[in-house]
Amino acid sequence: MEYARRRSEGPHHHRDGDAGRRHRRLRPLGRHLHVLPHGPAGPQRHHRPFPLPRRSHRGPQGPLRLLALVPAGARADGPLPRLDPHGSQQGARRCPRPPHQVHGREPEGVGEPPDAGRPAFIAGFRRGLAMPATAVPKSKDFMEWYNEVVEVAELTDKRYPIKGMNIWRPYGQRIMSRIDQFTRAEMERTHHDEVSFPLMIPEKLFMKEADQIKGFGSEVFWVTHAGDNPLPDGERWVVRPTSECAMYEIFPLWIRSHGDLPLTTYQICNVFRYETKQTRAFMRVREIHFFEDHSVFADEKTAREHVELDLAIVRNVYDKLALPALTSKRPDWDKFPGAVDSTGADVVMPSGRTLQCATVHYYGTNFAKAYGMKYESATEGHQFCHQTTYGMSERLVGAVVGCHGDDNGLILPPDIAPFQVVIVPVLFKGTDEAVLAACRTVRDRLVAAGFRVELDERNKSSGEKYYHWELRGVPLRLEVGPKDVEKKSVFAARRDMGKEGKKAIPMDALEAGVRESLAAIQKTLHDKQAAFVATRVKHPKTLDEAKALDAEAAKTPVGYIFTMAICSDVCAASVEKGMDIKTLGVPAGVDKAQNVGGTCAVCGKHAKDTLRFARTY
RNA sequence: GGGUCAUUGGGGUAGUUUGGUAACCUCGCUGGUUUGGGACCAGUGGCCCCAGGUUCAAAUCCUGGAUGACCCA
Repeated sequence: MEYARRRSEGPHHHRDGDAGRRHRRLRPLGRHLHVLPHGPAGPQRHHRPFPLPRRSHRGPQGPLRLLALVPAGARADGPLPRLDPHGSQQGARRCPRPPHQVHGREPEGVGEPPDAGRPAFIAGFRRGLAMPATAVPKSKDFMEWYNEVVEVAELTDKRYPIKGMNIWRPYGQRIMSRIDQFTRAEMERTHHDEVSFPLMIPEKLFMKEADQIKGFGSEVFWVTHAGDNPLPDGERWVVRPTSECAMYEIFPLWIRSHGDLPLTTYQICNVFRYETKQTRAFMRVREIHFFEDHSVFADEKTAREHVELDLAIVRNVYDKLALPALTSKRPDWDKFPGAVDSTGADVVMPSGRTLQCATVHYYGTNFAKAYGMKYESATEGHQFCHQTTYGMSERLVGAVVGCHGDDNGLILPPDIAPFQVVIVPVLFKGTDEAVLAACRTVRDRLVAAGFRVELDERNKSSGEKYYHWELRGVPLRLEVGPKDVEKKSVFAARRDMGKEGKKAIPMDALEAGVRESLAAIQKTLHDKQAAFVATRVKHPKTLDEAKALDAEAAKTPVGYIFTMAICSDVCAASVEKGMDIKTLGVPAGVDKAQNVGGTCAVCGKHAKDTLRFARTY
């Protein structure tokens, strides 16, 4: 709390000595960070208690102009107070909505008047009736469900008082780290070197590549002050929205001859973009957990080969997440600023909107020319380098949560689940020692076999533990009670299935049984999502046909993605405008089969390419 | 970009119309009893988002601001 207050208040705003406000004593602050928006009356940052209300109005209008920041890092001087030191928000899940908004059947037995002040559904819950974990069913309102589930499953805390800058809670952080770990492994496998470049970019570097300024100019944060003083010589620094500018200033110092190429590097860092639109956990944020591969080549051929390699890695990552991706070569007007070609990997979310989680770009020599990145070739003197990048972000987490989850919470693909298996002991007086011993044996054997396992020894009823871990999406639950100990087996319940997913696994075949179940879950999740995508992609022959399909979909919560033969940018633009939809681009890579060509859906002329259209997040 | 609704123990809410003792559920902590699908008893925890104003008196009324969510472009 102290931290939040100090952050939001400059040294000139002290209220020390204000006797009427006894809780408001503040220590002087040597370091602070304040933000002033554009416009005539820059509002002061307000005081705010740390445990924040969940709702309020919009953020400051307009882009930020100034951001004063002391070099040594304001965060270092005070620990962030913990919102909930014990990390439980189950109460939020139990009665987040008035009873009439709880979906599904009403709990039985609510005919009798509920206790005063106690909602009927809690009375039902008290009797042990099955209740959904989320107040809003996913199928009814995806975004509402998503907003709820990311909080109650303890992935994120959205109450930090800057819009779009959320907390990674331990469980969410674990998921992100698993994804990063796999990405790192893929990068190592393909001989990329990890680097770490500075967060700040001098204005001069940022201005070198014109398209970058155009693309990001309105959404970058500027650092202008150190303490109370402007940076020397009127200098300003950009907080990186991506790292091209920082890296490409230095790469020329590393590259002299063709022997220095290819230079293949990547970094995992955070980047900052001032989003003015509605932010959504993981899907649209201002501080983005980011992965970026920046590689430099001697010629176009090797660079384009690297693009293909990167796209293969994207597919491997998506496979781990059990998410089939639509890869599309973006149209010219939607390329990354400064790119020659951009290919996006989009995930189809349950609403039918797509979420771009990864992109791979070929930059040609655009940046090389802006930053003087040349090498001396064996035969032809100095040449400009060809570059590629591959970017990916925390949106992957949003996609996993959104695509696989259900009304009981998350369902995590075993390959990235922080815990693949949870063991729940079923304890009774007298047999508890034997049961716990059996549980520990199961855990030790599975850990030795390389699984990520959690044994839940908390003093809670076993039923509560089931709900707890289902909400968090643990793929496989093993129940061990006295009967199982007697029968020398464990009872396994798959998260992706209902009652029919439960079966006993003999202790003799424990490791094999678990391995088999996890593999089946991974595959089921992938196939389910692939089947869903297949039902959402339509191939109308004409724009009218597309509009008719769209009108039909508008009556449901799920929209369509369209692929249509289109002859030109003009016709693509008329589709975008006429249907209020975005062009994803030409199906690429494994999706090329969808690229059928034919007669332009808008004007009837010959079209050699198919374009994919969708509403996007 | 425009609109709507919100902000009250850690979480979810009532109380605001009609100004006066902050209530309910849940969660956390302490102690005890329990445990095959959300256990129970007792004790305990509050800068009512912030700033100004009106008033003898503000969670409540007024003005401004911040922040969250939803809807429309």
